[in-house]
Amino acid sequence: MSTRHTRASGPDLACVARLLADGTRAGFCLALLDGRAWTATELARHMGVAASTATEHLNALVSGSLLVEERQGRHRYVRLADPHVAELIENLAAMAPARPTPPRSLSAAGRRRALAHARTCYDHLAGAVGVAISDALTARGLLDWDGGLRLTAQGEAWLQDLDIAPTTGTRRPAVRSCLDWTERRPHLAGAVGAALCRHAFTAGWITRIGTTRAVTVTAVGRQALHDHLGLPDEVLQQQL
Amino acid sequence: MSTRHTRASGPDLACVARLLADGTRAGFCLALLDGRAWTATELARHMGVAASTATEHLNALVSGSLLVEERQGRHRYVRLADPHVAELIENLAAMAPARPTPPRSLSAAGRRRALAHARTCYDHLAGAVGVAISDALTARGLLDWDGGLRLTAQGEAWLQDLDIAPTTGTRRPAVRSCLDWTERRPHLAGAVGAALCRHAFTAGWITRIGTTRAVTVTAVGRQALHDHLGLPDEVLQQQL
DNA sequence: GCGGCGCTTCGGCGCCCGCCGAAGCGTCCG
DNA sequence: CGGACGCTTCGGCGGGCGCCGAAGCGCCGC
Repeated sequence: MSTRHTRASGPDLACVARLLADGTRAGFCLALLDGRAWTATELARHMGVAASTATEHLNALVSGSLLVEERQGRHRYVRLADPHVAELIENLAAMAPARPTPPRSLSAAGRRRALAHARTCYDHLAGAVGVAISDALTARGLLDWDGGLRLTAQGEAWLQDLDIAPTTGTRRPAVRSCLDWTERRPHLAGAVGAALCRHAFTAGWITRIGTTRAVTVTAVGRQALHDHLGLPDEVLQQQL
Repeated sequence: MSTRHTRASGPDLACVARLLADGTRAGFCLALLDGRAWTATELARHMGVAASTATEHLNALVSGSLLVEERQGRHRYVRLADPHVAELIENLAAMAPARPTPPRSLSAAGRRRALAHARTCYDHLAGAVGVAISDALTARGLLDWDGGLRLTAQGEAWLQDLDIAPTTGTRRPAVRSCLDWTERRPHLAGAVGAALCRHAFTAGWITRIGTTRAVTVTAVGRQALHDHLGLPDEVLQQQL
């Protein structure tokens, strides 16, 4: 095979990048950014390719250990291997140009608007609502962006008040900045971002729209976010 | 052309990933991780391809805004567009499998050993020495890894004592973890990592070996790193 | 046990893209 | 001013890879 250009050795960047260099595989990964496990056929339908094609792509992604799989009966479930992979994909997405052609159909446009409003980004919140929450946290002195993102002492106290305990013990950063591809602005990710999102689900602040990544802020959520962060209803309700 | 699979829209991940999905282009980026500007022919020779091929690759990388170029007379200098790109490449490299075939020739092996010992990684220090410094900083309570990397109050004081002032005002994280592809262990990057590396150069602690990314720790440097961090000579001198 | 369904394997097709060498252009230097 | 040098453009070649449909396999439910 190609023993050609191995002049300069080092990590084999290309073989990882190649996995994401195909539109269909990239679409799979973007879909899996919702943090859930999808079946092979779901992904195939999602991207409009044959089942056999999807199988080949999934084989590649799994053997490249970007995805992990779990077999259940006649189903093959896959999900992102770990938060590092999600982070990598987010970074790549942030660097990518916004796609020139906005969706054509009316339903696609509505779906996109819902996503732009509020959605999960792997395990934290993104979209207009995600950014608004990050901004509010910053304005109230709970987050500090100067010289790198940092959770302030008040921020830690605020989390404790709400009984939100980020998973610790791992090397995962407590707070991390994630660039939003709709808002083009950074918002809160990392262990704290994930814990906050988890809390929002369990406390009924937000609910998923169907089985998509899009979420809506419930009445309870609007009240809570107003009380705890002073967020007005306008930014929490999707404009129709 | 291919209006085929645009079923699910979003950021065009694939077009960025494709830039890094080629061995030669990836090699260029890895070389440029030294943070310096290279000419087109230097890169071509480095990867063993024709000048015309290098031109085409550089056009792609520049128009994809991973690289920026600067024309000087008959030379075309390119470098990584910004620290975000460097970070992306580092993340990708950390995820990539170590290349199965270690370099064959004797000189290549020596070069690799020098790199494994101490080198620059874009703008901070990596290799055994880089990891040792990070470990020493941690052991002395200047860095805290629990629940995400953080510079402690003692850490800030330590920097001030040494007159090291990280560039601030930018959104760049002060401290960031970077996974080393030789040591397979995280070490210090980010604005503080860069400032520390800059200081090491200007204070004469380290010098470049020729024009490569590899560096050696000088006698002055060994003394300073022993005084300030308690690092023993053994880890600072390359074993021959 | 039989049909349906999800997934996989395999051939084959076609396009994309990375490579080169030859020729040409602009810059620098003697 | 002429030659060397760095870079670019272009045509052409070859291999890799993403796609499909047909056939096959295994699990499930009736």
